Amino acid sequence: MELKNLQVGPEIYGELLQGCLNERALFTGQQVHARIVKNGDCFSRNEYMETKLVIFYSKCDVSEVGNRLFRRLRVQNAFSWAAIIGLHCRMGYSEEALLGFLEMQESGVLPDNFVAPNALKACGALRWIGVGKGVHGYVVKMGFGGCVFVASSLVDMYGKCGVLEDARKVFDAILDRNVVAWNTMIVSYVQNGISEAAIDMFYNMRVEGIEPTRVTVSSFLSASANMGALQEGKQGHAIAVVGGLGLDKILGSSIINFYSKVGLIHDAELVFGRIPEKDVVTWNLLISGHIEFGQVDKALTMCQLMTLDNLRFDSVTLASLLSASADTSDINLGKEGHGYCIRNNLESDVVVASSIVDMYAKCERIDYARQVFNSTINKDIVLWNTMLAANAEIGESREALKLFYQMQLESVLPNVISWNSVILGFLRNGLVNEAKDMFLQMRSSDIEPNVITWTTLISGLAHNACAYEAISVFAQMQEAGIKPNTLSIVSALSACSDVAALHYGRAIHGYATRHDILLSVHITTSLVDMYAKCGIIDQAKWVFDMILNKTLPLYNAMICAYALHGQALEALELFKQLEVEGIEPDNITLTGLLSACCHAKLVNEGLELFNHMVSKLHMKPTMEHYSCVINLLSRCGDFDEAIRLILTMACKPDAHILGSLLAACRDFPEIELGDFLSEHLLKLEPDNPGNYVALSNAHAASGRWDEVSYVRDLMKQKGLRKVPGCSWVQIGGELHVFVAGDKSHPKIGDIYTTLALLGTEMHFTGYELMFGDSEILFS
DNA sequence: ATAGGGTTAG
Repeated sequence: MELKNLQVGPEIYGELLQGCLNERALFTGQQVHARIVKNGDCFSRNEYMETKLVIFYSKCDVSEVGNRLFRRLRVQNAFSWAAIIGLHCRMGYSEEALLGFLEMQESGVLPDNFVAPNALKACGALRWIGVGKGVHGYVVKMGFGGCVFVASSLVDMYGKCGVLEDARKVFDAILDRNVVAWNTMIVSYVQNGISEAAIDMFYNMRVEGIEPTRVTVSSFLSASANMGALQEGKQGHAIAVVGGLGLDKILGSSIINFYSKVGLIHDAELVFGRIPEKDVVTWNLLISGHIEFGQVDKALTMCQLMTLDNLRFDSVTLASLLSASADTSDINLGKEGHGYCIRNNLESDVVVASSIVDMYAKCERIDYARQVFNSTINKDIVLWNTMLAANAEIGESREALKLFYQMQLESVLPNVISWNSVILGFLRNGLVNEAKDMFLQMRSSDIEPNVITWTTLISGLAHNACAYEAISVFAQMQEAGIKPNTLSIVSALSACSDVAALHYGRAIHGYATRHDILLSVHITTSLVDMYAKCGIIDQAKWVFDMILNKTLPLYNAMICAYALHGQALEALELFKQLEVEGIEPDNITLTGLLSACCHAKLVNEGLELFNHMVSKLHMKPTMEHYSCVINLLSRCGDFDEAIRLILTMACKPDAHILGSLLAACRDFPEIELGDFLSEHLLKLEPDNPGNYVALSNAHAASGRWDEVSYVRDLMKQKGLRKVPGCSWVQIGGELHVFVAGDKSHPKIGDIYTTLALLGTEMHFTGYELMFGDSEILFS
């Protein structure tokens, strides 16, 4: 064939250019461009060719050339405008894209349904909902509303701007919904955290017979991962396999993300191995999966393998590694990560900065945390909250409050986490009134307290001996329509235990049962504890028996319950059962058993147990264990043996142990030994109100009332006060209730009511203890 | 026109 005689016109070059464009063959296209110029003005200086060249360079993302050619155009038509606006969009210059869209209209070129999607994309990227609505109006006026491309872009724009209602309205109005339209709607729901709706959409789409694409499945998997929806996600994976959708890195990453979020790390690893081309995101997902699963070593190995694959760590890799260092308080790993960030300029990333601050704070180096915080230029809400939480955690409430005001001065509005941290800071510092005041301020602000706010308050009140307030706040939470979670129930129950508020405890038990709140191990353990401390050991046992798969904490709770009731034989029986089930006891088990023996004065059993645990089970006795055994020995009057045991201890005996001896001196009475111990006790812990109570109880028992008032004055001088509350113990067939505080006090009064409800007959033993405390004896 | 990963509160 004689090619050279053929007349080759400009339109052929246009076709060639189009071919290069389709293949994104920049180099070949440039050669075609050269030939066009060579062939002279007839070829190069016409609207068609010039436009084609702008489109070619724009599509190949050669901004500079594309823009220059565009500016030199004599006629800027809808096609070249579309190309240049699209280029701005892809380059991330959204403002320029929108400016171009406006300029296009001003110069009298009407935007068509090919430009509109780009303008909408720019609006979405900028979250400029106002301009987006303007474009929406224009599009409808021009009659492009029916175009599925334009409509999908509208859905996307509304989705990116967070206006899901409008996105859905546009979507519902599309007559011929193709898979992209469906995908866009699903993605909008996922990106706005409305996973249920996304999953719903996915099923509707399948009902309409639309075949899912990789985009569909990976979005569906994101939704499943966010919800922890095991069955749904597995189905998604299956659909991808059955549908023959190739496993590219994005779909693969979505699957890995899903499996690691639901804890199936092994499946995540399997999928990882089958992804042909992995990128840093793929690796990061598996690394964070291992970290989530507590396998930091495996994560570190993956990091090494990743570098062998010639991939570099990015800010996400480091954020994961740093959060692992924080969780394990591994400051060496954390410092290594921090160093890597400095060397690779990753510390300017706020997420990384937050991780570093959090890591140092959790490694108890708040000074380093502060330094990194101060040197971060663009502080976002999470970074402020990280620093705030670090101070709150250690009870630095002043500093937390300062940060709370400072962030507002720097125009970062506090969110619910900020408020919660300030409240926590006060509670950790024992400043109950300040915490309550902050909570009231919060309720009158436009930030709604959430379940964590309420839980923080309830648990903080309970920890600060404000049991009744804790219980009342628990009720208020329900009135506010917030469903209690495990921790709030556990805290409320522990408050009930503290003041033996049985009828509230029963109410909470009933509430949890009625509202079908999963009776978790934590809750059942707390219920056992609550019933025991309220004196209903049978009910405690009933709850205990109800649970089929008993865990160590549950056994411990029941053993401690028996200990409290002086039922040492039952406690020892449970210990046997524990051994039969092959559950290893821990320090709490031993403490419970020893204190049971102590209350029942079972000296031989107690000592035998202690020796068994230390020599056979190789447990290292704690101060509490020594305390129990010494208490047991002193109660039985074996002071010599008690002191011998104290001498074998590796560490110095604490105030508790001396207190036990002192209390025993009261009963026997050993006045000289008691005086000797008192002196030591006050030197050891001069600020512990418990010591003064023990001391004055001892004096009262030996009838030395002037000494009692001396101790009382000493306590007043030091500004120590006793916390209202109640504790009791059953000794032999008698129930001894120790009530701290005035019995006319409403809180204390309620304890009497509670005890009355138990149907127990009450009468006073006859003598008053210090500070108006009364010991009541029940039979 | 649509898709994947990381940080803060009990």
